[in-house]
Amino acid sequence: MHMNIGEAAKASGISPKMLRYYESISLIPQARRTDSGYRIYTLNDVDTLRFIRRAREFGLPMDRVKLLVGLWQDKNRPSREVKEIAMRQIADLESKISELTAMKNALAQLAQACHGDSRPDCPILSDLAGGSLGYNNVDRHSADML
Amino acid sequence: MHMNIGEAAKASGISPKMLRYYESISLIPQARRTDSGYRIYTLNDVDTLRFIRRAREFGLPMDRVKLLVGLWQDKNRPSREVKEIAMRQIADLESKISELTAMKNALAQLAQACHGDSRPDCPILSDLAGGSLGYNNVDRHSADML
DNA sequence: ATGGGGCTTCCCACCATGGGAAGGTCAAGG
DNA sequence: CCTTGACCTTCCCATGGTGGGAAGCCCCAT
Repeated sequence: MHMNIGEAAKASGISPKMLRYYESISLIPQARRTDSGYRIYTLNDVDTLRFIRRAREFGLPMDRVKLLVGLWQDKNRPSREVKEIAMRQIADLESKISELTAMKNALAQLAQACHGDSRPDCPILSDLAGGSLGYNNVDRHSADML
Repeated sequence: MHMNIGEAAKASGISPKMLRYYESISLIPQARRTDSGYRIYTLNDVDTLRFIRRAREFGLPMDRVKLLVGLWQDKNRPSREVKEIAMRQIADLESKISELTAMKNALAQLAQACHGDSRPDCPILSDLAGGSLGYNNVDRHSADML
């Protein structure tokens, strides 16, 4: 039931590099070693690593993952605490999504107004040159105005 | 009409640190210097810097910004080229948005199923422990199953 | 002329990840 | 028993943008 780092990596889906890194930042405890210094992992360790990998797939940053691992290993945790972390993560995701969506919409609007042919005039560049959407206070620029 | 780096920073909304960095990665040309080595910027430079700042606000990575600045300064560019960059950026934003939305939805579903009170059982942890959505092949784990 | 604020360069840190070098180890097969 | 190749170890470096800070120079106003 002892695996070296490569086997644990395959079994958990986390690269050996990352396993060492997780250890170095104390996300996981220091692995036991063989006499020759090789790290050894148990099936239990692999379970933890898989848990971590899945948590990362939800975009959770390391510190949140750490909290969750702690809660996971505490059989008496109140589910409230877990849910709180999840809700915070959802809120963060939503805020990031809003931000990206705003970028995308603004850009799409400009792109739509750009004919995209061989002519040089382009609302995208004009906008970037001219300031925030709605404000077109370009004065010193002679070119790039449509 | 000559400003030092601090004034240019205020006028463009880009920190002095970043101005030096942009210069070091050749996003902008090397600024002229006074005899004593101070960088000097013109109003034209500030226009370029503002262009860059606005482009960054669309989430454009440096290399794309660089391309755009080049096109912007070329009065004869075909708008097609600009639009292509914009479309690539839009596609990237969309793909990031999808990814985050998938995370958010999966997490929201789990959170919704979690009562979030003082009881310890929690579908969120069970899922993280148990594998991908739909697959609940937990065998070695006695706890965390609902 | 002195003080304070600005400028310069250089190094370090973040976060999570990958690449690679230099050197030790293990197992299989000759 | 020895070689070979695959694995392991640590250490350093890079990414992308950004900020912090130190050491030292410069400029202006008092």
